[in-house]
Amino acid sequence: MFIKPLYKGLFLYLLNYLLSMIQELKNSYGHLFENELLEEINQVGTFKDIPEGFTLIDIGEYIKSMPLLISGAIKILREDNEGDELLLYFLERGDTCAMTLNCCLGQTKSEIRAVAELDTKLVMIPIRKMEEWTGKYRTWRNFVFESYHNRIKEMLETIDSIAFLKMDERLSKYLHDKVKISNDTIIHATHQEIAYELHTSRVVISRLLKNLEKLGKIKLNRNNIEVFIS
Amino acid sequence: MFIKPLYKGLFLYLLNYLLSMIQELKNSYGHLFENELLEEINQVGTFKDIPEGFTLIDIGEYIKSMPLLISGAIKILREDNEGDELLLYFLERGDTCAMTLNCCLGQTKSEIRAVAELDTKLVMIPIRKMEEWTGKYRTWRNFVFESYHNRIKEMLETIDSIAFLKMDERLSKYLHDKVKISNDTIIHATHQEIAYELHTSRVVISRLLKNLEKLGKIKLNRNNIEVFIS
DNA sequence: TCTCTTTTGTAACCTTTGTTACAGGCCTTA
DNA sequence: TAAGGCCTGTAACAAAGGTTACAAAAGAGA
Repeated sequence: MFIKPLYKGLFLYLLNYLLSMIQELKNSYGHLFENELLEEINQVGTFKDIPEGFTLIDIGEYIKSMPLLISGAIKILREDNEGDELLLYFLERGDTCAMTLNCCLGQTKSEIRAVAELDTKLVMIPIRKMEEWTGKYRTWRNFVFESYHNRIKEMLETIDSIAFLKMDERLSKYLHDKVKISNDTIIHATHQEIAYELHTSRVVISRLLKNLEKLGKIKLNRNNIEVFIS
Repeated sequence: MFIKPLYKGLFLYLLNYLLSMIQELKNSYGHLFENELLEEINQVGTFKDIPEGFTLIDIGEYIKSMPLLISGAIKILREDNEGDELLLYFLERGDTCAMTLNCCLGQTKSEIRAVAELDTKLVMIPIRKMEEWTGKYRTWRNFVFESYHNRIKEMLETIDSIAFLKMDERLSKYLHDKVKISNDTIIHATHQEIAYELHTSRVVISRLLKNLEKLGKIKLNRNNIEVFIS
């Protein structure tokens, strides 16, 4: 007698929880996939909440599942021999990790590190499903190709930045990208952290940031930078 | 009476020509594709001989067919705002152009330039077949994924070079790659041409080459460089 | 052979980026 | 509120790479 309402409550809570999952899936991927595929993703996928700063994939790791981003952002980093980093690009809602696709198919180790840039929601798909869906769903195939396409475009942009831009231009672009991805004109990062991601030294970044401030483009504070949008 | 042997000769020549095509296909792609697919490629593909230096694809062009390399090598280049170039990587036998895949699917313009590094043989595949085969042949799908995989790996290597290496190291790597791709320890190129591909100036390249010569790693001549393999 | 063009060598100088060193400010925590 | 750790600012210097200028050597063509 007492217990029934409790069960009912739990049941409804659970139902609501599951419904919200499929709903979030539909919001992010509904325009790409048919309902059948969305249902399958909902069935076999594991929904995860990743806190900012968490390392999802590290260099040298084998990968057993593939993430589909629902919200938040993930940064993809490359490492040199000395262990210093370089930011390659960001992943956002509707993106997946092309490197993971690689690793899944090739059974090779990860060449990159993936770190949550913001608090992030995603679905992890077991790789065996990937194979299956590639044969079964045309929309999935297109999604995978489209992902490769986008990632290659981003890598080209990265190459452009490194090869063609000077450090002050790269820094401006970096700040701009950070604002866009976080949807916040205040960037919460130290000069040291920025230096790491651009693969240079803290002193260089401090110097260039001070220039940008003198030009009235940003305002420097401790642990954060206010960017005046243009 | 006179004419018969002529026809016979022509017929045999043509037969031999066609047989050699499928034979070349099998040599390069026989381990990847089933006979049925090889036959289809042979049917719908156009075999081409490309002379060294020929521009296959230029930036901004729309692409209507996809090349499968049989022999030779193609270099893939990126361009900056001033029209200066940067070498991204080489394609060899068994490779295809991932950028082309992109463009075909996305119907977007080419982001890169493709130039024959050596005299090159290839088969051009119409893009509509690509779509069809992706659904039909598992081996084709795997080949396409594998191609993306390889291209992304090469782009990561390119990024490593640009971001992590100094110009003298990049130059050494460049010379090494050239020797490997052409299978010839004598590189036929001027300092100016090398400077273009590394996106720097002729004076810098001359300076660094002279250093390498002093270190006994190469021998400089007019229009060519002899590399002492290590 | 003479001239013109292309290619290479080199010096001198400038800009950009990287390095080292140190001081001062802010925050946390005992 | 004192101590210690991070974060930022800045100077001074070093190294790498880019620019300009010019000369000499090699080949091409008349």
